Amino acid sequence: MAKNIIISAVKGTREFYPEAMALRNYLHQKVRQASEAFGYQEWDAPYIESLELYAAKSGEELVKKQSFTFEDRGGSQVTLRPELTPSLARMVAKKQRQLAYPVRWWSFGPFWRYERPQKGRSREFFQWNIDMLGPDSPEADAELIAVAAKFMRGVGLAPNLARIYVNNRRLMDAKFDELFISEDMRLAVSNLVDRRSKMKAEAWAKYALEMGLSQTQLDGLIVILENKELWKESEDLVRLFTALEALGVSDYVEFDPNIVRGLLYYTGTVFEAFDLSGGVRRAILGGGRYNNLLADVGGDPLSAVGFAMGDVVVGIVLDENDLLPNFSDSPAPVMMTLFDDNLQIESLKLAAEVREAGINVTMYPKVKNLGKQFKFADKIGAKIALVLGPDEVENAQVAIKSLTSGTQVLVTRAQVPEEIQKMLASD
RNA sequence: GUGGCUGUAGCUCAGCUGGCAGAGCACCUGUCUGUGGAACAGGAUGUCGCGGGUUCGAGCCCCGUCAGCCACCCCA
Repeated sequence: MAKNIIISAVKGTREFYPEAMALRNYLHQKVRQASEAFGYQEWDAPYIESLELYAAKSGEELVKKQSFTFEDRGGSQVTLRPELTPSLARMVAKKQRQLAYPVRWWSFGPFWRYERPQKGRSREFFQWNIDMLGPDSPEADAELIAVAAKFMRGVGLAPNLARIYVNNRRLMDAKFDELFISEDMRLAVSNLVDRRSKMKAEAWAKYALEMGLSQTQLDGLIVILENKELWKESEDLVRLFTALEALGVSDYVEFDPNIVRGLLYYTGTVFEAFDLSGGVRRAILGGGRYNNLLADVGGDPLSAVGFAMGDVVVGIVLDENDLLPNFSDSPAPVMMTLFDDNLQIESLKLAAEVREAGINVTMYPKVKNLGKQFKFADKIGAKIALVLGPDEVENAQVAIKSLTSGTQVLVTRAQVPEEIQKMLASD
């Protein structure tokens, strides 16, 4: 028993026990596969940035209230990165004339936000970011959505389980203009739209009127938000859906005028993926087109489209849909038992031989009755146990026991690796 | 940052209007010293999140604090 006081982990941080670490690596691998399938290159930025970097465009909430900011020993205000896009903008701006366009980059790494932790949200999280810089076309937007769909398919999230909802900011702005919703009201109205799914219809309507919309404007807004055919009025969206069809992912994508996204910097296409089973109300991933960011950080104007996905929500969604592989198994499918002290050296040698053949082997550390050793092997998720006892030695054999079927075979030492492979394959 | 719920054995939790801290699972030992997942018998386990207060007496009541969860806010 731990009589000493365990100093607790910093609130909202993540402790990756092996199983959680395996999930993290699994996500990283699936993210890599989806990204590389479309030719994107992996990159990364500093984990600590100066606070100023985020002041330009990240939104006041994120910078002032949700960043881990502190003063370093030299007196500078630094922050643990809360998002990647500003770093991307800077790094691209610095080499803007040297890069080959389109730039296709992806990244998977840690981020920090000083928020109140709850389900699906921690203060430390891993995020997949993927962006294309250069082209400004619906087809480029479609490619990013196709990457997202590729990932979803890759982890087993079929279209009946999760969906990507798409909208276009310019379309919405045009519609807002038709309702005579003024420029300075747009952000508030966007927020209003964003909240619609979370509130009851009456409360939402009341809220809308309170913030200054007229009844006519509200009625018009509802008509817009209910109109699933509205995309046909946008040439960009028509081209987008045509491209998505060609890319073979249209079963994942739906138009939804309610998707607007909170971030300021989106200028065109916006999209968010949601779990349809509804266990988590949070978006699995979200992104869109942001054509002004580079100019905003001091580079030459450059179009961009991209999205981000946090590891926490997708982990929950995959878990709830029973889509996660078993991460608890030992990396070694084989455990070498230890029969008695006299056979210690010979057992080590046998284990080494099997490893030499390319099979991972873990070793039981001390002599104990075989029942206990099998029980341990089973518990760590090994599939096979090797037994080298006096009888086996006498006959120059090794007993190979399958822990899944319980069957056991006796083979010569030279045959051991081959027999193990056979047993693992039939499993 | 605002409001609410929770914190008891390794895990899940029970514990009445304050009166000796419990169950199930897991674990350990044995039946079974060359064969695990079953059964049976036995066994160990707690600063009752932490600090203070009220009381003869606090797991229970009060205050503070930390952590987790939920709804806001915001967003991955």
